[in-house]
Amino acid sequence: MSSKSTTYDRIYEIVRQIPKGKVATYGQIAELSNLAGKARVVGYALYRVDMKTSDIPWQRVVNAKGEISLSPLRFGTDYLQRSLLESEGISFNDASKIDLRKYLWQPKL
DNA sequence: AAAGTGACTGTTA
DNA sequence: TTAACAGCCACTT
Repeated sequence: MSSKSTTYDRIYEIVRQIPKGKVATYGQIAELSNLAGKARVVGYALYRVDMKTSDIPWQRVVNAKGEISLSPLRFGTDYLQRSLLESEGISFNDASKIDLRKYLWQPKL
């Protein structure tokens, strides 16, 4: 089954590059995927990922505020994402936010 | 083919 | 400081 490289594939490639113990924002992923300003597309791409079986570290992508963003439909999985991140060494503050100054992924050029 | 949907973000008040 | 609004595009139906 041949499949062309789609926008989503490119997004997934980037997400796979996020190292353990770091997080990236949707906007950041968008930029690295040549989709600057289209963070929503990134969110949609990750929404399509099967959290149970995919090898994509989807849990390392958070919103610009350093918080976990999930659809109301996925309500409850936020706990899973947080759990996964904490097991990677990332901590949350009292407001359930991540300190991006400390954990934000800074890809090298 | 057109309209709807969506894990977002930056600006404005 | 937080809250609300509009803009952005790819994918699905």
